[in-house]
Amino acid sequence: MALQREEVVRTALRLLNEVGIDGLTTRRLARELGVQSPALYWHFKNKRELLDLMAEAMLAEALPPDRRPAPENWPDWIAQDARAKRRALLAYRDGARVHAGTLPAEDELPAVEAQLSALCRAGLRPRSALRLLLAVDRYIMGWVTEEQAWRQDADERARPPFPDEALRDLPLLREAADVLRMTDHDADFEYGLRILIEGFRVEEGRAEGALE
Amino acid sequence: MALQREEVVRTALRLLNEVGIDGLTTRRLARELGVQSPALYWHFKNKRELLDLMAEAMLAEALPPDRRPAPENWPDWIAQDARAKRRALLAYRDGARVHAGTLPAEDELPAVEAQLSALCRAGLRPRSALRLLLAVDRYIMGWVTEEQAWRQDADERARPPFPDEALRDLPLLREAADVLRMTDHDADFEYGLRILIEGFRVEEGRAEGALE
DNA sequence: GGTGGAACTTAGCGGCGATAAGGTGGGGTG
DNA sequence: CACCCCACCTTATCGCCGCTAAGTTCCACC
Repeated sequence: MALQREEVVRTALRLLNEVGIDGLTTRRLARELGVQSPALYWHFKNKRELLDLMAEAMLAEALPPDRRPAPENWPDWIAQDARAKRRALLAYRDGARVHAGTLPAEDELPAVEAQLSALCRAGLRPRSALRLLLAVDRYIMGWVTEEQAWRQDADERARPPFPDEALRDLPLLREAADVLRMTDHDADFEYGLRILIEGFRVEEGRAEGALE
Repeated sequence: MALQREEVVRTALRLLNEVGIDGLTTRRLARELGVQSPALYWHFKNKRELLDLMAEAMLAEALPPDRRPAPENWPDWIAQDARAKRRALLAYRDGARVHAGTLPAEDELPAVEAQLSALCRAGLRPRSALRLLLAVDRYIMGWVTEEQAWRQDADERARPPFPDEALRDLPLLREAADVLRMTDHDADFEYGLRILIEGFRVEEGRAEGALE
């Protein structure tokens, strides 16, 4: 039985979790598939294409395929979407770095249009709405990139991130030590997400007020 | 005259702008310095250390060394700081990617403590204040990473990002086309920054209200 | 039964980060 | 003045990388 593109991508994702993006070489992947490394170039024109497909598969796995944006209660919906994206990136080691390398694809545009459409039905203007979506996306990317770098760092050396004695003369940081040390990733992510959306509501409300 | 660490870093940053982070190899850098590549390993224990120093130098160049956080008008101050960081990352090709690889350093903590101190004098609680600082930082990183990836992509192929015909059946995206195509990076960045800070004010105001 | 092409192998290219070991030149000391 | 030390560099090489060229296998189809 010959190799299938999809099987290669699946194996690559599994391997990614074991060795990280820097350890994910074509030779290693080929070995995992019981094949010689140039065989991969029959299925992919280069490594970049493989990584692109991996990123796509990552998101497709974690995002419900039908997720229909809802105009009513749009802030909740945006937040849920953001959480799902973060979960998708976190599901694989170095997920954010894999995703960051991909180029914007035109076939994602209809989904964005649908999101815009819901937001506009809720009374938002398309330019602001898109700006919000982009801001949230970049916040997610920045956040998860940091989160995964942190995790990997904590893994390979068994060092505590910022030891107590480093905070001796820094009382405020000591008080916020759990935030600094990211002991509760989820809550801290949620916080930034919330203020982004909340700020958008204020800004948008102001603009509406100015219009009338 | 022997090479100086500082001279190597300066040359590496200049070279970074010419060839990008993927083209910045030890051999290429050595050639630029009129030296053989293993000579670099006298000055740096490995390439990672060189990149760390480059990231540090990048920020040091663009950030005023004394920038004192001001409690009065803290939202403005945070925004200015964010703009300065973005400018620092944008000043060099792939600046965000260079910076993203660095680990959090303990010697940055006192500066953070000073920022927290100013924010707390303005009435904020240290944990929320740190959360805001982290959220803003990650927004910046995500933003500039995307911005530079976009720029590089636009450079190497001379392709227009999303051509008009791709937006034919997407009226809302067409209306927001300038945001989608990032024709005004600065304003779009500013927008996300503003709603982050604005949302934080709201959130923090709510918490204060709950306390009294 | 011969043919064509999908799917692979073997061999190898140029380039990478990094190490080992040896050279060299100038300043300080006997 | 001779010597040595050592900071700083060179040459040679290692093992790995992404990727290509060219040849092989094997099965479906005429």
